[in-house]
Amino acid sequence: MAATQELTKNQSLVFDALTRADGPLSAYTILDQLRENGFRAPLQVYRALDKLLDYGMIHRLESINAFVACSHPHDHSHSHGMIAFAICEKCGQVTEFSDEVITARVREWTKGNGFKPSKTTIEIRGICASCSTA
Amino acid sequence: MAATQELTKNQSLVFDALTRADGPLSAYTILDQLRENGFRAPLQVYRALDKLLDYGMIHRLESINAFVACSHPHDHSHSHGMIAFAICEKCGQVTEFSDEVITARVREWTKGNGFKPSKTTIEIRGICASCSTA
DNA sequence: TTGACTAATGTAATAACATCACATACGAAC
DNA sequence: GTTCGTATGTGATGTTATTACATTAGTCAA
Repeated sequence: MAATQELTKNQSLVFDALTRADGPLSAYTILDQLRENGFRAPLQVYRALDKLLDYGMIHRLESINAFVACSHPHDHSHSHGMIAFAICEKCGQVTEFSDEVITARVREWTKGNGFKPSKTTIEIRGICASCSTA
Repeated sequence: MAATQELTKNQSLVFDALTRADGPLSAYTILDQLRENGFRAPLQVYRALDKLLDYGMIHRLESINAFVACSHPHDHSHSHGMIAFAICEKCGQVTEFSDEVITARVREWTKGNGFKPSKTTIEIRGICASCSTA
Protein backbone atom coordinates (compact mmCIF):
# COMPACT_ATOMS: atom_id res chain seq x y z
CA MET A 1 0.00 0.00 0.00
CA ALA A 2 1.34 3.37 -0.95
CA ALA A 3 -0.81 5.56 -3.14
CA THR A 4 -3.76 7.75 -2.36
CA GLN A 5 -6.23 5.97 -4.60
CA GLU A 6 -5.78 2.71 -2.72
CA LEU A 7 -7.20 4.14 0.45
CA THR A 8 -10.45 2.84 1.81
CA LYS A 9 -13.50 5.06 1.87
CA ASN A 10 -13.04 6.26 5.42
CA GLN A 11 -9.32 6.73 5.00
CA SER A 12 -9.92 8.83 1.89
CA LEU A 13 -12.49 10.97 3.63
CA VAL A 14 -10.18 11.65 6.55
CA PHE A 15 -7.18 12.25 4.31
CA ASP A 16 -9.15 14.64 2.12
CA ALA A 17 -10.36 16.54 5.15
CA LEU A 18 -6.77 17.01 6.28
CA THR A 19 -5.64 17.98 2.80
CA ARG A 20 -8.40 20.55 2.39
CA ALA A 21 -7.57 22.12 5.74
CA ASP A 22 -4.48 24.26 5.60
CA GLY A 23 -3.59 23.58 9.16
CA PRO A 24 -3.75 20.83 11.73
CA LEU A 25 -7.10 19.35 12.71
CA SER A 26 -8.08 17.48 15.83
CA ALA A 27 -9.70 14.07 15.48
CA TYR A 28 -13.00 15.45 16.72
CA THR A 29 -12.91 18.36 14.29
CA ILE A 30 -12.47 15.86 11.51
CA LEU A 31 -15.35 13.85 12.91
CA ASP A 32 -17.60 16.90 12.86
CA GLN A 33 -16.62 17.69 9.28
CA LEU A 34 -17.41 14.16 8.20
CA ARG A 35 -20.77 13.73 9.89
CA GLU A 36 -22.49 14.60 6.64
CA ASN A 37 -20.52 11.76 5.08
CA GLY A 38 -21.94 9.32 7.54
CA PHE A 39 -19.36 9.44 10.29
CA ARG A 40 -20.88 8.90 13.71
CA ALA A 41 -18.12 7.87 16.09
CA PRO A 42 -14.56 8.90 17.00
CA LEU A 43 -13.25 5.46 16.23
CA GLN A 44 -14.05 5.86 12.56
CA VAL A 45 -11.67 8.80 12.53
CA TYR A 46 -8.99 7.30 14.75
CA ARG A 47 -8.84 4.09 12.75
CA ALA A 48 -8.34 5.99 9.52
CA LEU A 49 -5.75 8.25 11.15
CA ASP A 50 -3.80 5.24 12.37
CA LYS A 51 -3.56 3.82 8.89
CA LEU A 52 -2.65 7.15 7.34
CA LEU A 53 0.10 7.54 9.94
CA ASP A 54 1.34 4.06 9.06
CA TYR A 55 1.43 4.99 5.40
CA GLY A 56 3.35 8.17 6.22
CA MET A 57 0.69 10.32 4.58
CA ILE A 58 -0.06 12.36 7.66
CA HIS A 59 1.68 13.39 10.85
CA ARG A 60 0.53 13.66 14.40
CA LEU A 61 1.50 16.80 16.28
CA GLU A 62 1.95 15.54 19.80
CA SER A 63 2.14 18.91 21.44
CA ILE A 64 -1.28 19.99 20.23
CA ASN A 65 -3.09 16.67 19.80
CA ALA A 66 -3.76 17.30 16.16
CA PHE A 67 -3.03 15.88 12.74
CA VAL A 68 -1.73 17.34 9.46
CA ALA A 69 -1.33 16.03 5.96
CA CYS A 70 2.31 15.51 5.13
CA SER A 71 3.53 18.46 3.14
CA HIS A 72 6.05 16.42 1.17
CA PRO A 73 3.76 13.63 0.06
CA HIS A 74 5.83 12.62 -2.96
CA ASP A 75 9.20 13.02 -1.34
CA HIS A 76 10.28 9.86 0.35
CA SER A 77 13.80 11.16 0.85
CA HIS A 78 13.21 12.32 4.38
CA SER A 79 10.98 9.47 5.32
CA HIS A 80 13.72 7.80 7.28
CA GLY A 81 15.09 11.00 8.73
CA MET A 82 13.56 12.99 11.48
CA ILE A 83 10.89 15.50 10.68
CA ALA A 84 10.57 18.68 12.65
CA PHE A 85 7.52 20.91 12.84
CA ALA A 86 7.24 24.61 13.47
CA ILE A 87 3.76 25.35 14.74
CA CYS A 88 2.45 28.90 14.85
CA GLU A 89 0.41 29.42 17.99
CA LYS A 90 -1.36 32.37 16.43
CA CYS A 91 -2.49 31.23 12.98
CA GLY A 92 -2.03 27.50 13.37
CA GLN A 93 0.19 27.17 10.33
CA VAL A 94 2.54 24.23 10.46
CA THR A 95 5.83 24.13 8.61
CA GLU A 96 7.51 20.80 8.18
CA PHE A 97 11.21 20.43 7.65
CA SER A 98 13.90 17.85 8.06
CA ASP A 99 17.44 18.52 9.07
CA GLU A 100 20.28 16.07 8.55
CA VAL A 101 22.41 17.63 11.25
CA ILE A 102 19.74 17.20 13.88
CA THR A 103 18.96 13.73 12.60
CA ALA A 104 22.63 12.76 12.78
CA ARG A 105 23.04 14.29 16.22
CA VAL A 106 20.06 12.45 17.62
CA ARG A 107 21.32 9.23 16.09
CA GLU A 108 24.71 9.81 17.70
CA TRP A 109 23.13 10.22 21.08
CA THR A 110 20.97 7.13 20.75
CA LYS A 111 23.88 5.03 19.48
CA GLY A 112 26.14 6.27 22.25
CA ASN A 113 23.54 5.42 24.85
CA GLY A 114 22.34 2.11 23.50
CA PHE A 115 18.89 3.53 22.98
CA LYS A 116 16.83 2.05 20.14
CA PRO A 117 14.58 4.83 18.88
CA SER A 118 11.21 4.07 17.37
CA LYS A 119 9.71 7.51 16.96
CA THR A 120 11.22 10.94 17.40
CA THR A 121 9.19 14.08 17.88
CA ILE A 122 10.54 17.56 17.26
CA GLU A 123 8.03 20.36 17.57
CA ILE A 124 8.77 24.05 17.81
CA ARG A 125 5.89 26.17 18.96
CA GLY A 126 5.99 29.92 18.54
CA ILE A 127 4.95 32.72 16.22
CA CYS A 128 5.52 32.45 12.52
CA ALA A 129 7.00 35.17 10.34
CA SER A 130 3.73 36.44 8.89
CA CYS A 131 2.07 36.61 12.28
CA SER A 132 4.91 38.51 13.93
CA THR A 133 5.06 41.17 11.21
CA ALA A 134 1.29 41.52 10.99
CA MET B 1 10.63 32.31 43.34
CA ALA B 2 13.26 29.72 42.74
CA ALA B 3 13.93 27.24 45.50
CA THR B 4 12.08 24.17 46.62
CA GLN B 5 11.30 25.33 50.14
CA GLU B 6 9.35 28.33 48.84
CA LEU B 7 6.78 26.15 47.20
CA THR B 8 3.24 26.18 48.45
CA LYS B 9 1.78 23.15 50.13
CA ASN B 10 0.16 21.71 47.02
CA GLN B 11 3.15 22.49 44.87
CA SER B 12 5.43 20.69 47.32
CA LEU B 13 3.18 17.67 47.45
CA VAL B 14 3.10 17.39 43.68
CA PHE B 15 6.80 18.02 43.33
CA ASP B 16 7.61 15.43 45.98
CA ALA B 17 5.40 12.89 44.25
CA LEU B 18 7.29 13.44 41.01
CA THR B 19 10.63 13.30 42.77
CA ARG B 20 9.81 10.05 44.55
CA ALA B 21 8.68 8.43 41.33
CA ASP B 22 11.57 7.39 39.17
CA GLY B 23 9.64 7.86 36.00
CA PRO B 24 7.00 10.10 34.52
CA LEU B 25 3.59 10.34 36.14
CA SER B 26 0.29 11.42 34.65
CA ALA B 27 -1.67 14.15 36.37
CA TYR B 28 -4.31 11.66 37.44
CA THR B 29 -1.75 9.25 38.85
CA ILE B 30 -0.43 12.10 40.95
CA LEU B 31 -3.97 12.93 42.01
CA ASP B 32 -4.53 9.35 43.17
CA GLN B 33 -1.28 9.35 45.10
CA LEU B 34 -2.20 12.55 46.86
CA ARG B 35 -5.76 11.70 47.84
CA GLU B 36 -4.56 10.75 51.29
CA ASN B 37 -3.08 14.22 51.53
CA GLY B 38 -6.42 15.80 50.90
CA PHE B 39 -6.38 16.15 47.15
CA ARG B 40 -9.83 15.78 45.65
CA ALA B 41 -9.82 17.31 42.17
CA PRO B 42 -7.63 17.34 39.03
CA LEU B 43 -7.32 21.09 39.17
CA GLN B 44 -5.34 20.90 42.37
CA VAL B 45 -2.75 18.88 40.50
CA TYR B 46 -2.82 20.86 37.28
CA ARG B 47 -2.42 24.17 39.06
CA ALA B 48 0.63 22.91 40.92
CA LEU B 49 2.07 21.40 37.74
CA ASP B 50 1.68 24.71 35.91
CA LYS B 51 3.68 26.53 38.54
CA LEU B 52 6.36 23.88 38.70
CA LEU B 53 6.68 24.04 34.93
CA ASP B 54 7.03 27.83 35.20
CA TYR B 55 9.78 27.40 37.77
CA GLY B 56 11.55 24.92 35.52
CA MET B 57 11.47 22.27 38.22
CA ILE B 58 9.58 19.73 36.16
CA HIS B 59 9.02 18.93 32.52
CA ARG B 60 6.00 17.88 30.59
CA LEU B 61 6.40 14.99 28.17
CA GLU B 62 4.01 15.90 25.39
CA SER B 63 4.13 12.58 23.65
CA ILE B 64 2.89 10.63 26.64
CA ASN B 65 0.87 13.22 28.56
CA ALA B 66 3.01 12.89 31.63
CA PHE B 67 5.31 14.88 33.87
CA VAL B 68 8.78 14.30 35.31
CA ALA B 69 10.94 16.09 37.84
CA CYS B 70 13.85 17.82 36.15
CA SER B 71 16.91 15.64 36.48
CA HIS B 72 19.29 18.58 36.56
CA PRO B 73 17.58 20.66 39.20
CA HIS B 74 20.67 22.60 40.25
CA ASP B 75 22.06 23.08 36.79
CA HIS B 76 20.72 26.19 35.19
CA SER B 77 23.23 26.01 32.38
CA HIS B 78 20.88 24.29 30.00
CA SER B 79 17.82 26.16 31.09
CA HIS B 80 17.92 28.37 28.02
CA GLY B 81 18.93 25.59 25.69
CA MET B 82 16.68 22.92 24.36
CA ILE B 83 16.14 19.82 26.40
CA ALA B 84 15.63 16.48 24.75
CA PHE B 85 14.10 13.42 26.32
CA ALA B 86 14.65 9.76 25.59
CA ILE B 87 11.64 7.84 26.81
CA CYS B 88 11.78 4.07 27.15
CA GLU B 89 8.49 2.55 26.08
CA LYS B 90 9.21 -0.60 28.03
CA CYS B 91 10.30 0.54 31.49
CA GLY B 92 9.20 4.16 31.35
CA GLN B 93 12.63 5.52 32.23
CA VAL B 94 13.25 9.02 30.96
CA THR B 95 16.70 10.36 30.21
CA GLU B 96 17.08 14.07 29.84
CA PHE B 97 19.87 15.65 27.86
CA SER B 98 20.66 18.87 26.12
CA ASP B 99 22.67 19.23 22.98
CA GLU B 100 24.20 22.48 21.83
CA VAL B 101 24.42 21.35 18.23
CA ILE B 102 20.71 20.61 18.04
CA THR B 103 19.93 23.78 19.93
CA ALA B 104 22.03 25.82 17.52
CA ARG B 105 20.57 24.10 14.50
CA VAL B 106 17.02 24.74 15.60
CA ARG B 107 17.88 28.35 16.32
CA GLU B 108 19.35 28.67 12.84
CA TRP B 109 16.18 27.40 11.30
CA THR B 110 13.93 29.67 13.30
CA LYS B 111 16.13 32.72 12.62
CA GLY B 112 16.27 31.92 8.93
CA ASN B 113 12.52 31.60 8.77
CA GLY B 114 11.54 34.49 10.96
CA PHE B 115 9.93 32.15 13.43
CA LYS B 116 9.89 33.22 17.07
CA PRO B 117 10.03 30.04 19.14
CA SER B 118 8.44 29.90 22.56
CA LYS B 119 8.74 26.22 23.42
CA THR B 120 10.56 23.41 21.70
CA THR B 121 9.83 19.76 22.28
CA ILE B 122 12.25 16.97 21.45
CA GLU B 123 11.19 13.52 22.51
CA ILE B 124 12.71 10.25 21.41
CA ARG B 125 10.64 7.20 22.17
CA GLY B 126 12.14 3.77 21.96
CA ILE B 127 13.80 1.07 24.04
CA CYS B 128 16.54 1.95 26.50
CA ALA B 129 19.84 0.11 26.83
CA SER B 130 18.91 -1.93 29.90
CA CYS B 131 15.61 -3.02 28.42
CA SER B 132 17.08 -4.12 25.10
CA THR B 133 19.78 -6.25 26.73
CA ALA B 134 17.42 -7.73 29.30
C1' DT C 1 -21.12 -21.93 -4.07
C1' DT C 2 -19.96 -22.49 0.15
C1' DG C 3 -16.98 -21.95 3.94
C1' DA C 4 -13.09 -19.82 6.14
C1' DC C 5 -10.37 -16.12 6.70
C1' DT C 6 -8.99 -11.23 6.89
C1' DA C 7 -9.70 -6.32 6.66
C1' DA C 8 -12.78 -2.67 7.22
C1' DT C 9 -16.69 -0.69 9.38
C1' DG C 10 -20.56 0.59 12.77
C1' DT C 11 -21.91 1.68 17.46
C1' DA C 12 -22.15 2.36 22.42
C1' DA C 13 -19.85 2.83 26.37
C1' DT C 14 -16.08 4.19 28.89
C1' DA C 15 -11.44 5.76 30.04
C1' DA C 16 -7.96 9.30 30.18
C1' DC C 17 -6.63 14.01 29.99
C1' DA C 18 -7.65 18.94 30.84
C1' DT C 19 -10.28 23.25 31.79
C1' DC C 20 -14.13 26.40 33.28
C1' DA C 21 -16.77 28.72 36.63
C1' DC C 22 -17.46 30.03 40.93
C1' DA C 23 -16.71 30.12 45.94
C1' DT C 24 -13.59 30.52 49.83
C1' DA C 25 -9.28 31.27 52.48
C1' DC C 26 -4.97 33.36 53.44
C1' DG C 27 -1.15 36.69 53.63
C1' DA C 28 1.04 41.11 52.62
C1' DA C 29 0.60 46.19 51.90
C1' DC C 30 -1.56 50.13 52.95
C1' DG D 1 -9.27 46.34 59.12
C1' DT D 2 -9.76 46.84 54.17
C1' DT D 3 -7.95 45.81 49.94
C1' DC D 4 -5.64 43.09 46.82
C1' DG D 5 -3.22 39.30 44.89
C1' DT D 6 -2.30 34.49 45.25
C1' DA D 7 -3.58 29.98 46.53
C1' DT D 8 -7.12 26.71 47.33
C1' DG D 9 -11.61 23.83 47.19
C1' DT D 10 -15.22 21.83 44.48
C1' DG D 11 -18.44 20.44 40.90
C1' DA D 12 -19.39 20.38 36.34
C1' DT D 13 -17.96 20.23 31.85
C1' DG D 14 -15.04 19.88 27.77
C1' DT D 15 -11.70 17.37 24.98
C1' DT D 16 -9.03 13.42 23.45
C1' DA D 17 -8.63 8.41 22.91
C1' DT D 18 -9.69 3.46 23.63
C1' DT D 19 -12.33 -0.89 24.69
C1' DA D 20 -15.59 -4.21 23.53
C1' DC D 21 -18.50 -6.23 20.62
C1' DA D 22 -21.36 -6.74 16.40
C1' DT D 23 -21.64 -6.46 11.44
C1' DT D 24 -20.26 -6.08 6.59
C1' DA D 25 -17.46 -6.87 2.64
C1' DG D 26 -13.80 -8.85 -0.04
C1' DT D 27 -10.54 -12.84 -1.11
C1' DC D 28 -9.36 -17.26 -1.87
C1' DA D 29 -9.44 -22.00 -1.93
C1' DA D 30 -11.86 -26.44 -1.75
